[in-house]
Amino acid sequence: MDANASGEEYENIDWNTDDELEIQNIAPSSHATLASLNAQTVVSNGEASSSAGPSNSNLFQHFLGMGFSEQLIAKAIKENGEANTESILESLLTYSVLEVEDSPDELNSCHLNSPQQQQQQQQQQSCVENGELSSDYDESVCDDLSESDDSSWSGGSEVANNTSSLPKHEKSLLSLANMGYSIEEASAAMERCGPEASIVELTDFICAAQMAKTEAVFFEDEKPKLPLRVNGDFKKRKLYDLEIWKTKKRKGILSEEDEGLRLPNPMIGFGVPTDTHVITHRVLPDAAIGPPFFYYENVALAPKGVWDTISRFLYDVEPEFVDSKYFCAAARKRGYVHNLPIKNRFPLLPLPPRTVNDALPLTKRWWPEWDKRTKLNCLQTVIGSAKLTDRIRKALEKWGDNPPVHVQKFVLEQCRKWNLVWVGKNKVAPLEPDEVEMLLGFPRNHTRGGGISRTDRYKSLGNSFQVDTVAYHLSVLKDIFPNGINMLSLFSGIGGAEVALHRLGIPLKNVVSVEISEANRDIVRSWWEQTNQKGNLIHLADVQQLNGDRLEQFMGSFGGFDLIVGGSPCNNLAGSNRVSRDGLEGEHSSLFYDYFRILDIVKCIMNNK
DNA sequence: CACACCATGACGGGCGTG
DNA sequence: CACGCCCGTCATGGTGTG
Repeated sequence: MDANASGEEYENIDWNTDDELEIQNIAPSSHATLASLNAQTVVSNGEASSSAGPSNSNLFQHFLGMGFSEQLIAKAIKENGEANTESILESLLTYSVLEVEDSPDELNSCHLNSPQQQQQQQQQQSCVENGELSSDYDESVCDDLSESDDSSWSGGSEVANNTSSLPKHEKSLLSLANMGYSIEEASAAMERCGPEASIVELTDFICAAQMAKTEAVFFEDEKPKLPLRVNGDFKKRKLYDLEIWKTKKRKGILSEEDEGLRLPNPMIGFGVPTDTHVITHRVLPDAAIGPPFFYYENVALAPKGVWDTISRFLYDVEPEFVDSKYFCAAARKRGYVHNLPIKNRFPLLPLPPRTVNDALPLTKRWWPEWDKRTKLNCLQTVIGSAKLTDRIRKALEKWGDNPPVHVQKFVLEQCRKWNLVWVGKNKVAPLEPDEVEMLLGFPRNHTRGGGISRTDRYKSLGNSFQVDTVAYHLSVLKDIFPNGINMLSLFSGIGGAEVALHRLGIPLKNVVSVEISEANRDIVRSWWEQTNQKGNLIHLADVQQLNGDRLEQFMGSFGGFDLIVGGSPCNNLAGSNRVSRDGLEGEHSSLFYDYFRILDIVKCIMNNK
C-alpha cells in the first residue's frame, strides 16, 4: 500500500518534505523507532531543559497529569511539535510500552552486567578521560534503560488471557519472547535448562549465553524495537512469531533458515559491471529511506550473526555482498549496507585490469605454468617476509624447471597465503605498496611520503576500500547531486570514498571526515590539496566525540549531509585475527555502533528540518 | 642510556565451499 | 569431510635520535 514510498526506485526523490516526520512517527516499522527516540533525546537534550518548559507549560501539565514523566513528554513534544496533541499522545504511549517491555524486574540483575552497559560505561569513562563532556547521548541511553517509568503505566493483562490455554513450555517461551528475547534464544535456553526451569533461570541462562557469545549488544531491547505501538499489538506479534516458529520447527527447517544471512554465490551483490544479470529493483524498508543516503562497509566473512546485527541496526536493510575480484585483480569480499538506488549504476573508466597478468605484466615472464592463479587473494595489512621468499627460492633452486608436486604444493600454498607474485627466476615477492594502491584503485603514491612508514602504508591500504567497487555503488549519486554533495565520512582511512566520488566526477562540497590515524588524515589532506578540491575538508579524530551538538553545527552551516559513508573497524571480525576475533562487541569493531548512532542522529535532524 | 619508531616473524581457527 | 580463505596481533630486536 505504501509501495510507492518505499519501492519505486527513488524515481521521484523528494526527501526534503516537512511531513516526513509524521510518517515516521505513525508508521514505525522497525527497531529504528526506539533508536531514533534515543538519538532524538540527544538532539533535544540541550533544549529540553531550557526551551521546552515554559513556552508550552499547559501542554506539559496536561500530559504530566496523565502520569507521564517529564523526560518522555519533552521527547514527545520535541518530536511531534506542539500542535499535534494526538500524535504526542501516541508517542508517549509507545515510549511507555517500550520501557515496560524493556525492563522486566526479573531481568535487572542481568541488565546490570549486560555487555551493552559495560560498553556504555567504557564509553562514558573514555569521555571523561578525554576531558570532553560529550556524553549526553550515552547518558540519555542509560536514562532510558534505568529509569523506567512503569509506575504510571500498567499493561500486559492480555497475556494471561490469551495464553492460558497453551502448554507450560510454550507459555514460558512466550513469556521470554514478551520480555524481548527471540523465540530461538528462548527455545535454546529451555532445552538447556530443562522443562521445569523458572523464568528467572531461563533469563539468567540467556544472559550468560549472550555474554559468552558477546554478540548482539542491545540484545535486551532490540526485539522490542520490532513493530509495536501498543501493548496488544506487541503481544499479538509475539504470538504470531511463536506460531511461525512452531511450524518451522515441525518442518525441521528452523536451524538453517532462521540463522544468519546467506552469502551470495557468485558474490556480485546486485550486479557488477561485467555481468549482464543486474538487479535494478529492490524494496527498502520504510525506515531506511533517506535522507541522508548512507553507505556502510565491512568484511563479508564476519563471525556468524554479525551481519544480522548490523543489518538490524541499519534499518533492516539487507547487505549487498560483493567480491572486488569482479572489479580488479584482487579478491576483497565485503558487505555493503546502503540505501542507494541500484538502477543505472556505472563503473569508473577505464575498467581496471582483472587478472594478475594484466595488472602486473612484468610478472608474466616468471610465472610458472603450474601456478594457476589468475587473481590475487585479499590484500591485507601485513605482507610476507623476506625469509619466506628466500625459503621458497632455495626450495625451487634445487629442482630446475620442474619441481616435484610436493614442492609445488608448498610454494603455491605460501603464495596464496601471502599474495606473492613472481618477480624473477624462482623468485617470489610480496606486492609493493604502489602495486597495492593500483589494485585498490588509488592514484599512485597516494600513501607515499609525508612521513608514513612502509609498514604503515601496508596497514592503511589493507584497511581501505576498493575504489572501483565503491565507486560503482556510489555512481548513482551523480545524477541526483549534479552540483556536488556534502558528505560525512566516518572511519575515512585513506579516503576511499572521497577518491571514488572524485573519480566519478561528483563535486565534494563539504566533507566532514572522522579518522583516528593522523597518518591517514595527512594522506587525505594531501590528496585534497593535490586534486585542487574546491570544497571544505573538515577533519576530526574521534567518532566518539561527534555528538548531536557538533552535528547540528555542521549541518546548520551547510544544510545537512547528503551521504554518510563508513567502514567501521574490522579488527575483531576479520578471519586473519587469531588473537581477538571477538565479533561486533570487540574493542575496535564495536565502533560500528557509533556509525549507527551518528547516522541515526543525522537522520533525525534531517527529518525534523 | 633512554626512548620512540620501525621491521620482522611466529602465531590457528571459524566458516564457507565443492 | 577436506580444503582454502581471511581489511590481524604480539613480542622482539634493530636502528635512529636526544
